[in-house]
Amino acid sequence: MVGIKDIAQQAGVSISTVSYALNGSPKVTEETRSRIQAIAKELNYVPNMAARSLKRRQTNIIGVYLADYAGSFYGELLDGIKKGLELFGYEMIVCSGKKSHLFIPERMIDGAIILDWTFPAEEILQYAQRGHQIVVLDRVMSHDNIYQVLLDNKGGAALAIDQLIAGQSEKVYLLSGPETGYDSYERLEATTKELTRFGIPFEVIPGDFTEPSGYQAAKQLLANPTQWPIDIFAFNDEMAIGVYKYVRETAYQIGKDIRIIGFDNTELGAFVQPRLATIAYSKHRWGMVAAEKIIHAIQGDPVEDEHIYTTYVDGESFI
Amino acid sequence: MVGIKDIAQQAGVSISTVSYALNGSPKVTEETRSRIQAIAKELNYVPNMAARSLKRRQTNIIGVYLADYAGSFYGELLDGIKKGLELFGYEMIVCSGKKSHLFIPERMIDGAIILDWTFPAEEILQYAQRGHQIVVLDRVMSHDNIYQVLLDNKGGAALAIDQLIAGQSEKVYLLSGPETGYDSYERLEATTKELTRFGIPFEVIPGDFTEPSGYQAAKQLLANPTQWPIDIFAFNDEMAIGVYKYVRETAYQIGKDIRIIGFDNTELGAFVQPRLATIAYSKHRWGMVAAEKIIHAIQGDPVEDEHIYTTYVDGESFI
DNA sequence: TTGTAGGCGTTATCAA
DNA sequence: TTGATAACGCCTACAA
Repeated sequence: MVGIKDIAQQAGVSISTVSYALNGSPKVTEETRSRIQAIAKELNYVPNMAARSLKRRQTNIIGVYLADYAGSFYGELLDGIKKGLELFGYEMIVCSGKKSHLFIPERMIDGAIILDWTFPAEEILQYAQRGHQIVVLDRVMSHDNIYQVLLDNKGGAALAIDQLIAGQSEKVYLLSGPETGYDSYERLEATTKELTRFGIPFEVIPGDFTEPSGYQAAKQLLANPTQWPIDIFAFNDEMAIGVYKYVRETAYQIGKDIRIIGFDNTELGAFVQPRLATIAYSKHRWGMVAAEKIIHAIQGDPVEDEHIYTTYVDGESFI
Repeated sequence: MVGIKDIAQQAGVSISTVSYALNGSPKVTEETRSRIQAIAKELNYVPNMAARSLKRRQTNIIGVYLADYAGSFYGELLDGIKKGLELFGYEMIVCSGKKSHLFIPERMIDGAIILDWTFPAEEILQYAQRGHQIVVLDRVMSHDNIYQVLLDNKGGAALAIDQLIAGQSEKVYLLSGPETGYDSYERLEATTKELTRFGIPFEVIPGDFTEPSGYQAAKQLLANPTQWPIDIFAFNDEMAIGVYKYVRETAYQIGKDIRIIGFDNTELGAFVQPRLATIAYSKHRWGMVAAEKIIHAIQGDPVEDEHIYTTYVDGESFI
């Protein structure tokens, strides 16, 4: 392995001069710098990351934690984060699973962005307590080293309710997500509040954000229907797709017998027929903002929590 | 930051004793070991990764390189890799983008698994030349430090052709992928060979593995159709979905006027109606095998290239 | 069984 | 402008 020592030897200078030259310090002649850089290139020198970060006490890498790697959902988000980090000269690595959490205290990464309901809050808190900077995208936590970039779930829920009202809905079935989840909780709260305000009856059907739970919910709803159309607000697109799947097995029609609005604006929702009406937001922007926050946090700049706003996307699944 | 030094002080022993105790060396009493471990836990000690890997000259991390993070395609594959690596006590990080390539020569990772047509072959070769171990999933390369785990594209193509023959196809339109890609190339080669052998006429329509290119191809094909049904073998599901999209805008029907077989067995293909007939393979197994290969390569064990076999998945899009 | 000390490859502080 | 040298935190002969 070729190190600065080898370059120094080759160039007939000391290792410190090499280090200065390679790191753009103004303490060396322009001439020796270029000479040294030439030699470095010739020898295919690449600095050893372990040695460098041991000394510098930082890696310039941000870790993004996800519950799993599935779903087209993450694509845009990760893209946004990566783009955002690039602006600050940081690299991104994507991790999943309990063991990779150690990257944080091990100082393998300079900061973490978390969108992983699997990641225990206490553990996050513990790392924050040790002085590590963390941005969470899926929960609210109060700590000096933790910041949040959250979806405006309440706004999104209100948009959906607006549509239901405009559609003269007489009763709304709420296909909810996991009880413990922040997003699901907020959507449920805002929805019930809004529906109550407008005096529209509703019923909550517990789901868990997965397609099968949507399927089951539809099965249950269509077992003994009372009135038509059946209006559903699914708290995410995936469950809405589950509803589609079940309805397909019957003679009923989405958009006519069953009207449904989703949340997330996933690719699949845009593809199915009739197109799924849903609540959208920019996943790309979400990632960019998260990246910006974590870097500012690391650099000690003032950071404020931020929200990602939502819009309504029309679809023939409703009206 | 708490290091072994602090533990040593607290325990009243030397740092080497601490190191031995923590690393399970048989050179310390069982009693001192447990005492030291207790203190380490109490102080929330976590080893500094940079220091450790500087000394050990390895990180126990494998990097997986992807062209992008999009698509449900990667989910299962990454899951397989992660599971596979876990068996050997290795961690996985997922990377994308030119700058992250540096992780390899920087020795930030012990090995790389590459499924990224964006990653230049010469660069891979260069890293292999420096002694880094690499497993490629999307090309053939000949080097002592490079191994490949590839899809059995030829087998898959043959399976599709079998179906076309059984379906009495009189002419087959081949919706091909990017010319430079290994997978696309092999599928094309095997397909043309097989079709020629059976004397079935065919025509190649150049695509690029993206949905829009499938859409365009369908548009072109349906502009002045000559005979029915039109039989298509799309070299991946994504393009097949593009065909679906266009056909939807017409009065024609998939499975009747247009018969089509895809490749990859993606989630979307399983969802569309009529279900897309396609060539499947275990992405999970692909990942597991890749993980196994890279670890064996690192450990200096003998490694043989391997293939991932394919099966035919029935769908109403064909017959 | 435990302690001492040198080294992993870089960076950064002082002298020269 | 350059060079010697001490860290950074951990591991590991070798010595005690």
